[in-house]
Amino acid sequence: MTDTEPLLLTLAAPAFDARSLRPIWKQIADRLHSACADGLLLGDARLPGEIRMAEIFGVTRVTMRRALARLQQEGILQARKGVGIFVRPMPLRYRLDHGNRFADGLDPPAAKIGATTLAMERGQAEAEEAEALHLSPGDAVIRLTRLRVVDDAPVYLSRKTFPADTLPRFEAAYAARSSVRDVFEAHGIAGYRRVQTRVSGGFATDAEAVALRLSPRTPVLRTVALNAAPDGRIIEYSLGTWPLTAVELVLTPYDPSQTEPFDAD
Amino acid sequence: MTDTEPLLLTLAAPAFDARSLRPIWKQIADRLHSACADGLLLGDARLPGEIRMAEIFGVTRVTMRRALARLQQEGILQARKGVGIFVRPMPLRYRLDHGNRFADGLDPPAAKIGATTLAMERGQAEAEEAEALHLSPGDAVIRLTRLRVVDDAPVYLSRKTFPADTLPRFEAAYAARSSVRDVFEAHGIAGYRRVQTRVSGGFATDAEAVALRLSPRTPVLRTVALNAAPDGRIIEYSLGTWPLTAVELVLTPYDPSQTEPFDAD
DNA sequence: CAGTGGTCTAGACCACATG
DNA sequence: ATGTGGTCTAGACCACTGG
Repeated sequence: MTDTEPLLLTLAAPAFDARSLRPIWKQIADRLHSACADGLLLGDARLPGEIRMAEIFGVTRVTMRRALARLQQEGILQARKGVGIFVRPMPLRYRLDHGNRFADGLDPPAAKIGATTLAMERGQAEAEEAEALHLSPGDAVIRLTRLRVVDDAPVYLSRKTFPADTLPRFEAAYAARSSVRDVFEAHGIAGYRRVQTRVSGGFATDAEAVALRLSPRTPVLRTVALNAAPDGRIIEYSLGTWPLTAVELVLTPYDPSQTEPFDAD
Repeated sequence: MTDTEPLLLTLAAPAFDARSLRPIWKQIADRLHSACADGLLLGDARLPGEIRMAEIFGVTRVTMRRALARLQQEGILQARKGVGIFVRPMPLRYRLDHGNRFADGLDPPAAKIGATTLAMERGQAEAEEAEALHLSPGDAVIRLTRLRVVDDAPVYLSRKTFPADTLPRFEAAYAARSSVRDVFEAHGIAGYRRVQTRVSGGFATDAEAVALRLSPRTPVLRTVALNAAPDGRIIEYSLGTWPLTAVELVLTPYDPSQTEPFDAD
């Protein structure tokens, strides 16, 4: 972990334009933003404390905080109370072909892709889940919460719901490789397809913020995906949350010739 | 324009929880948020000045501003320098079937839908436009900038690019009803279809903020749409910007049986 | 001109995480 | 115990908009 203070000193060196042209806090934010974009500040780097940074940039702590707040809102920095302020590892924006296997859809291809299973539980279908899966409220379902990490940056939090009676051996089939596709195949389902994708925007809940390492109420992208088995039965209802600028979702009309099964992401 | 001060006084009446439980500025923001959501504060209502509101809620102007800033970031309020703070008319989140005619895709159906043509010009294709339209950079194109307003709230800013040689009588055909679909039909193109939709998130540029009546750098949803004529030629490249929480885009795989032409939105 | 929102400062207290 | 980020105040000056 290299010391970021020397770099910040160089960033603060050029005098700021007279105030009222562009607010100082925006100018500070701009310089920090550029430094991150140019790779001068790498992911997970720790910045000096707010008071120190205020000194470096020659402003009050309040003003410094405004700049930092803006960068947190944009998902570039992330403050942790009692710990410090860190550069959030931000992959360039990946283009993701939604409806393909997660890894294959990434453009450019990422060096490291990881998936963490945060929770797996059986429960009863809520109203929305029931409607999406064509079940009755209260029917048995399996819920899976996972986090996708690309190049050290958490980029995708998903909560998937499956009909329990269709996939009785879910846990066992999933355990081996943490793959939803394996589960489907273990139950004789291959070649399932995306039936619908919905995209909306919102603000991260506390839980989402923690998982994605964002500040609370940071803007996010939300996806709702419905996957169906070849016979048309909906077998997966998936809610996804993405940091706003992490991805560009590409949605191409379904081409019957392309029946390649995909990983349920 | 009713006076909003009495309502705010009732909102401020209940004492705030001891600080450090939940920050006062968040509590204030919560109450204002609820008031808007519950319809107590209607669109375009003007709030009292910051100093007055600070009095009403019993806090400093700085604290009051934090609450207001949050609500602006979420697109609920909109401050205009030298004028005042206004409630942004926020339609409920509309579900929009992207790839249909704008009006038909809205769910629930809106009472009032309007479209304003902000700019129409001929120019030379930029690199991105050229690639999307299968042209060479510098080829003649027509650009159209429009704003969609639903129930008094601006919800969709679009910049569309068309190949000029394919649509020589663009201006004349568009003039009558401000309809892109008319233009296509006037050139013998009917039944065009959505080839690709891309969705990403970002922060409003100054121009976008003005058009959509948002504060600068408010989070937004961005769409890129490619429409093709029946023969497969790409005839429209469309960039769209939406307030983050204004819509939910629904993307269903292309169904060949549904060849209904749609309005190019 | 008066009123409005936008920016900035100086100083204080608190809650949290770490050693 | 220390240092960190989070919150709040009091007071000031500026720039924009409108009548």
